[in-house]
Amino acid sequence: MRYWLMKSEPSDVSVDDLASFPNQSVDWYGVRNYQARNFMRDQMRVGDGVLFYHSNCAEPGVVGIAKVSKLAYPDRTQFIKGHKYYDPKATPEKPRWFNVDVKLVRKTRLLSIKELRAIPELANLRILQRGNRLSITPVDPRDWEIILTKLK
DNA sequence: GCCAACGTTGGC
DNA sequence: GCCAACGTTGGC
Repeated sequence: MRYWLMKSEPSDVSVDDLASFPNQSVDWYGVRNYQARNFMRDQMRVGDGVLFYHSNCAEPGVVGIAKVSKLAYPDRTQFIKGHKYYDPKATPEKPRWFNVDVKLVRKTRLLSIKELRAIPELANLRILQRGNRLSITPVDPRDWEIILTKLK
């Protein structure tokens, strides 16, 4: 069992959007970065813990606990011509992009990036590293526990 | 295979 | 809107 932090822009899919979706789950389409893809395709398993994070917005931070609810499978949007995430080099026989499904466990209060930075024990959290841009990053089990404690 | 140019991310 | 940091692209 692993733990992850997954960024979503609330203008795209917010935690409230997720809460309103059928089964409170979403296919994590649109990842077009190989490292992030590999995390989903090669390492994520059903039941893995996910910190749902709002990025590129007024109040960035963790806003929910979620979990992986479906193993990785080809991202449907790569095949849709004209779609924002269309990839002409991908074919159904040779898909290039994959996504898992993520299901909300519960909304939490906003644990802001500012607050995260103020916790010395979380100094190694990937999201806090300088220049970090990866939309999906592994979270150390100890960091997960610390963060969950802060969200109680 | 190098690397400059370019595009994107995302906090501030 | 700024801009540092990073990933990708494509000419050579």
